[in-house]
Amino acid sequence: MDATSSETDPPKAVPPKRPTGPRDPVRTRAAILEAATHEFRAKGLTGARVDTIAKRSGVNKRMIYHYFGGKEGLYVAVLEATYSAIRHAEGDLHLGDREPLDAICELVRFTWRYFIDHPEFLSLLGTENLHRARFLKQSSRIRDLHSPLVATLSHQLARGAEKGVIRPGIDPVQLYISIASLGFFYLSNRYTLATIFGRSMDDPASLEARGRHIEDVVLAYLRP
Amino acid sequence: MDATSSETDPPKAVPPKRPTGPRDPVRTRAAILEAATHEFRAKGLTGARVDTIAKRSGVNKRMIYHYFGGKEGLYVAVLEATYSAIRHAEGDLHLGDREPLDAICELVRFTWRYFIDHPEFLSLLGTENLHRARFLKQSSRIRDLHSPLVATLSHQLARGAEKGVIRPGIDPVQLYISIASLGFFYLSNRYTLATIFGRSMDDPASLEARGRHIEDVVLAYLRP
Amino acid sequence: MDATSSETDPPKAVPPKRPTGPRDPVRTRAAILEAATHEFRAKGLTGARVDTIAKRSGVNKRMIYHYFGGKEGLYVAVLEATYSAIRHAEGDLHLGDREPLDAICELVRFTWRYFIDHPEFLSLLGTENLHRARFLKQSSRIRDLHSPLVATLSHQLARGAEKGVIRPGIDPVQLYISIASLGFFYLSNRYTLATIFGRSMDDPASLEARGRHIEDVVLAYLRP
Amino acid sequence: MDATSSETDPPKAVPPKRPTGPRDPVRTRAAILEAATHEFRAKGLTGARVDTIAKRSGVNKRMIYHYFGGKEGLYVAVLEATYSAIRHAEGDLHLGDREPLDAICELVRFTWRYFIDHPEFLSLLGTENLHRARFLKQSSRIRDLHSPLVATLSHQLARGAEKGVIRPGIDPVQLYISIASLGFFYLSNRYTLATIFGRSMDDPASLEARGRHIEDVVLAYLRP
DNA sequence: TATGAATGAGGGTTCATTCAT
DNA sequence: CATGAATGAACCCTCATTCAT
Repeated sequence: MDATSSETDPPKAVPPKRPTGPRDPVRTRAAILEAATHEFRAKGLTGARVDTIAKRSGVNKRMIYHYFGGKEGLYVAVLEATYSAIRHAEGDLHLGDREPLDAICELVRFTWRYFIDHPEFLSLLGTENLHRARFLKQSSRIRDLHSPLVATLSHQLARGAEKGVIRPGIDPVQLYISIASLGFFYLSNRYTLATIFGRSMDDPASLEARGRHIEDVVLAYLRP
Repeated sequence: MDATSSETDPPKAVPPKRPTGPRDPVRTRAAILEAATHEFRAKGLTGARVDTIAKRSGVNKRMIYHYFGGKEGLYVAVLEATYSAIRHAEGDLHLGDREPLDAICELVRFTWRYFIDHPEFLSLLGTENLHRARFLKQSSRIRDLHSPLVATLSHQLARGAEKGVIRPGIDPVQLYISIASLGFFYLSNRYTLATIFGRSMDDPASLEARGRHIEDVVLAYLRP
Repeated sequence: MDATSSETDPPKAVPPKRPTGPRDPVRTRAAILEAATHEFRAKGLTGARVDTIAKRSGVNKRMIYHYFGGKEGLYVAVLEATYSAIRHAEGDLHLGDREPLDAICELVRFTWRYFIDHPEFLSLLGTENLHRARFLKQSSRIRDLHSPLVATLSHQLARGAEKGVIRPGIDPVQLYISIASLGFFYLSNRYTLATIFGRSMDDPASLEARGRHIEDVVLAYLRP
Repeated sequence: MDATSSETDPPKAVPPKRPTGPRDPVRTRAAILEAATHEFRAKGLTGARVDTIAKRSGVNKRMIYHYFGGKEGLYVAVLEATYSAIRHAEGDLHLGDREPLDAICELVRFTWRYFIDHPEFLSLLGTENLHRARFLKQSSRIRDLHSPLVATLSHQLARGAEKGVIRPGIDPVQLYISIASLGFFYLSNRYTLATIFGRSMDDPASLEARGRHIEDVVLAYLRP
């Protein structure tokens, strides 16, 4: 999935028959999840259609109720999988093992790159916030997923301050929110921004420029 | 309207009869627009119900079609009114008449305050971006609304650089997007953020802290 | 009005403002009647829209209720005017003053020509028969309008039989119905006929050929 | 179904529950089609109500969309079935195996009888022509359905001319249209005809008389 | 006489979900 | 486990008509 692909339905022409044989629970579940992610991302919770998800995943509509209980259950599952994915990818960076400034820089670059590569993450968060996180709150595992991130950031900020390379007193949560903000808003609002400013936000050069700008802003802020 | 009010429908118990006498086109139109803003903000385009808008505005459902042509026409009208409102409030700041650093600081504070006070702006932009600005593109007056902002920022950045109080080479559009980002993302995603970080984002102290943080970040970036 | 003009609405672009000054009851009534004839002809009773009639006639919708009481009253008025028109045109032929065979031939040619030139007559009769003449029965003047026609035909058939130029015993009503049939069915069903036979029924050559055929059939039948 | 039954809805009191068990797609489809034929015949396309069709057929309204896509799709299906029925009944006459004059006489009698027995055929054609065959044109199989009729007529006219029992040079399509005309117009317009001529067209004696008249007209025309 | 706002009933259609096989 | 028919509640929208000016 990439940031510039068209998301409208009719031209999509997804293969309606998946090559899995019958009675393969794991693949059925995965196929539904994949199709649902796409649909919820493109239309939101209310706009998404159970029929469309069934058709796209090539499974019978009844299976959605079998595996996920219903549209909302499926939506929650998509949400969990989406958050889980980014946090695991983040974990793979092993930010705790690097030098403080380097670690934060890496997090900035990773975050920006991840947002570009996973537009469903942006859309789903937007949708979930429209609903005031009503569904995310139902998920028990979500909060645990985020403590390592805060812990690592906190640790590196403290070490950086000690070493004199980072200004002291920075709140790790504020910092993370700002790192996310600078990329998230640009990408998730790129359609209205392009319209009001009359300038493409999607082409590689613009994305590259924005990436550099974000690094500049964060580094300026960290500077002691 | 404020950022913390409950938005669910049933408990809302809005006065079903508006106090306007009949045959008042101006008030009818305004009442529809107000109710629609609320409904689109709370539910998005797909989730919004025409019936609910009619009920809340106290007018006959048919009038929505009379004045706005339909649900989408009404949505476009809401979008235009919403953008128009922020740009006019911005214009009232007369940023061009101030000192460069002061002007930008004022813009930062204004933007943050405006986002807090107008949650419908955040939601509607999220909704519109879910639809890839399909409706905003239909509005002809939108782009003209934004050129003064860019012009003013550009002018003040140049003056600031000349005077040696602002680092040279800053792109005004990138800067504005960053200013908006730091507040927009925090507020529009406050529900998921509160959930994943297990910390309120909505109380006055948190809002105050975030406001100061944003100023810090922007000022650090502007510093030569 | 002619047999081949397109009748769909959107491209029609009728002048929405008629050049009459205000307060001209006669013209207002006539404008409504003209627009209604067009609309009922093109859409039938159920398909016709009061709004469309008002717009096309350039008068306020309320006037339709003022002058005709409502949609059905207007429809009855259109029906009466339509029948009245053909019978008056028929009367102008003065068929009673001609030789028997000549009179009947003239009636055949007139009927065919009138049907071609007045497609609204065909459509309105079709619509009225769908409703089992429910509205025509409300009109008191309709029946009197038709006795002269039957009387004249009867008279000429008798004279022709006496003179030996027309076979005796022909029922004038059966004959008239047949004369009307041969043209009416061809023209009112020309769209389905063209489709099932894969051959145009509307071009001048086809109309000419059908006219000759009808004359042949009637004359063969009259032959003693 | 016969020509004289009342078609208005309220007194009809159709059994609202059909005796078919659930889960019988074939019967469900057929029940919808039967109810739709009745409704479109009585009210035309615009006047027909999807709710009424659902109620009469005893199936859930949703099924109409499941099987036919919508009101128009259902109408097209009704149209196809109606045309298909008359052409198949016609085919069963095996007109090609008879003597020329006899074959044509049989066609005349069959057509008249079929029109009397299938008033829905008349009404649906009227409705379809009001819409200028817009829907019939969508049907691919319609034209093929009619070539055998023209071929047979053509063949018999040629043979009759050879044998000297039919006048040469008769166009088979014109002849067929005339045969249909003489019965179709009488029956489909019987309500207005009865009103303007003040004479019943529906009683058995009148139908019998009209049948004989039609034969007379056609035979007179065929006579060499 | 003329106008355009206002109305309530009902139009076709779509939806998430469940049932029978 | 899997299927497609079946359901009833809404949803957006349209209509003929009336009201207030």
